[in-house]
Amino acid sequence: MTDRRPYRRESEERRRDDLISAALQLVSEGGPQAATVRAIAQRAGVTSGLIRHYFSSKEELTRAAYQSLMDRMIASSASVLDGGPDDPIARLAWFVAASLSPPVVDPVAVGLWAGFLHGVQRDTAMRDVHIATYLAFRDVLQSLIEALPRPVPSTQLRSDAIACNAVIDGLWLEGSVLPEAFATGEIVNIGLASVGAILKIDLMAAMTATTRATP
Amino acid sequence: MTDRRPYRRESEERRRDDLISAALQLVSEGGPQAATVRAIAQRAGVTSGLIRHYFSSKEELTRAAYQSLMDRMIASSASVLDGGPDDPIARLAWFVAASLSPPVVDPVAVGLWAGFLHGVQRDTAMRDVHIATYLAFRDVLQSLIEALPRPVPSTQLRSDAIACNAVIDGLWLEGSVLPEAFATGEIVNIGLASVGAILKIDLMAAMTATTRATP
DNA sequence: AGTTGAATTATACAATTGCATAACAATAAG
DNA sequence: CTTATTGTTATGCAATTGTATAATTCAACT
Repeated sequence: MTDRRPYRRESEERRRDDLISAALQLVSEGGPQAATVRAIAQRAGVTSGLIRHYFSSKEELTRAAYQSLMDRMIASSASVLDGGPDDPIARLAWFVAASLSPPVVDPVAVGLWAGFLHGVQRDTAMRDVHIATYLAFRDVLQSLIEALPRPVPSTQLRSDAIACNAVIDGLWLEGSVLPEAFATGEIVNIGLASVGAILKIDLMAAMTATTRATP
Repeated sequence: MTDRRPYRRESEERRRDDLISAALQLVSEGGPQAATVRAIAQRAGVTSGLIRHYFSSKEELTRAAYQSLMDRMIASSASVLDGGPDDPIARLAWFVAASLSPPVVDPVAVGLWAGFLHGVQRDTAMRDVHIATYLAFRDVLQSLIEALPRPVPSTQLRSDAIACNAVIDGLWLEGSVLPEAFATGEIVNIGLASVGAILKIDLMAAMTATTRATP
């Protein structure tokens, strides 16, 4: 009878975060089907009943987990620029290189992203989060492009941003899913060359100059 | 007692195809978790026991379904070029445009692709299929690039193919997941412009000329 | 026609699922 | 030191899961 597991009371924020992190871990490891209520609870170090105390349903926990994941991705993408150079060209090169290197390029991340895609296509709330995240990324890129001293008139700012974003996305995807298919630094170099070609700017030179300056 | 459902015997090929198609339909509609043994059987018009008669496990059916999906995608991509123009530049433009238009760009297709990604990362057989498919796509692109009359030496054939493939993949992804975020033809135009910029060739001109020639 | 092989259905089963509810115990307030 | 609040565990339940096995009935072959 009296053999219940001892426990500590934690703040709502802490518990929600733990449950969300556990859910994300499980989705990344075993896909959406691995993130069962019981597995999430066990991973978070609680019993399954507690989930219903913080989330009205598993679906809501899933939504919260996706929201949290997207928040982290946006934050990590924005933080990349904090330590970066000031020169507009070098700054863009820096951003592209960081977006195509670990920890952004990561099998776990792409697994998570894929694991939530069906929810994104089906659930309105998740779809809104996805749209907002996509636009946030693209806006960062567009700002960087806008700041460039361009040899050509920047009448197609939107198109350029979409194009560069697509290159980065495609390379991110392929580099994350098939890391062994590319040599070290190959993805970054191709990204710099491609974005540079699209924008008609030499990003490679800017990048090597910057990395040489800040080792 | 004697109230069993009447049935017809079918060829092994037919039954396997039906089961695979049913599984793909369900994954596209509701994600991997929707493709249960019973749902697949019902969709294929048989009872669930039959699945084990044609596949040793659900995992094997999943593998077969993924294999089939990739085969179809490769075939549909290759068939695009059949009716295309002969001029190398126009031919590449044609291929890019087709790869960024329906039915290649399709929410269902990207949902399916994502639904299998975890299997690809975990199951060796599925991973091999994925690698082969990725390389097949890239090789088609590389052949098209190789045939171009290039203003610059094509010393970086591999890099160019990876880059162009990434642009197409990224645009395919974004256009499929967020169709409403782009104007009609916008994705195609950006794809043509980007691939053209990377390869330093005017694909837009080639495309408009071709479409004008073959309406 | 009758017989046989196997494709197909039907049923069963243990394990797992999300969710609901009740019992408890940790912690803050009195 | 009590008391009350509620965070947390424990237990239960109906539905669903993949798989195994037995029971049938279709269809080909003589």
